Amino acid sequence: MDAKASDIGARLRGAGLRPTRQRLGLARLLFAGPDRHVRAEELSREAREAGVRVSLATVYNTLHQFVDAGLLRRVDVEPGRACFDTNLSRHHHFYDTGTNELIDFDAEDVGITGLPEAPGGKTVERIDLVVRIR
Amino acid sequence: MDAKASDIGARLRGAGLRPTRQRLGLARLLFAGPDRHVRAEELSREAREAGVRVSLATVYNTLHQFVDAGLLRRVDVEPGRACFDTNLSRHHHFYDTGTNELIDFDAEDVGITGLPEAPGGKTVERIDLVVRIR
DNA sequence: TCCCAACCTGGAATCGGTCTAAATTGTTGA
DNA sequence: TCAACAATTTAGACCGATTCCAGGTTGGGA
Repeated sequence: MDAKASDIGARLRGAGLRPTRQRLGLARLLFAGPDRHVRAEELSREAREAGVRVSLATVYNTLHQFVDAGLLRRVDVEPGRACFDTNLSRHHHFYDTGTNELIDFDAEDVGITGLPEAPGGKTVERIDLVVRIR
Repeated sequence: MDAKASDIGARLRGAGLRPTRQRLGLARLLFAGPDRHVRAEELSREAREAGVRVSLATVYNTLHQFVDAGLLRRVDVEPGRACFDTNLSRHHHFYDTGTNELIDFDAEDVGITGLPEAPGGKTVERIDLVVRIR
């Protein structure tokens, strides 16, 4: 835990982000424990409950900075709100359209064939597979 | 065109939707011409320019009704806003993260293997593949 | 320690979208 | 054809999520 915390400090520094009280507190909530999906409002509430004083604006800023720094991945499946995923490994998602729940699954075993070339000479950044379940 | 218009009237009726002036006008904008992606605000502007008097609320209502009626498909890749796709065939999307442009590609040639079972005994509704390009 | 750029903050503003209550309009049955 | 009524439309208020802003705070280098 302590090792992990100082690790985060180092990762923040490496990304050009000062390891401030707020960022460290949010990072602890995000990365201590198993991988998770979280939205801004939810993280804000958790921080409040954990005694980490941080404004909602900062929660949003921090989440975006973490995405830019490669510490988080943003998932867009739900209309009108963003979800952040601490799982950085190659994976895809089940999306339960009834409960709005997101469930990861490993991309290693998944094979995709027959994709056309990216149009306009663009390069492929990422392939997202969303399996909508009910 | 006229044949297509009356066709739309019939399809609306079949879906339990009265073929009102507004719905017919919007349907004409959506379905006359090649397949397209459109957002509500954009369609609202087009309607205004085409002389179809229709409120923004009705544009939203109509788009949702068309989705429910199977005349349109909703695509969620862009954070915070919904996009509607007139292409009803099995297809996937390129998503240009630079321009926010969506480009369809046929799903027929695409093979996906190694997907895990849907968790919790749920059934798969649809599989969406989004190839992010840059 | 001093200093300043980076950071954080509350609150206002924005944005895409939905809701509501009243006015309008297809459609049906006489 | 027309009355009548349910479906539809509408303007504008409202909403939740997110961003913006101007001013106060703070981490960390000199």
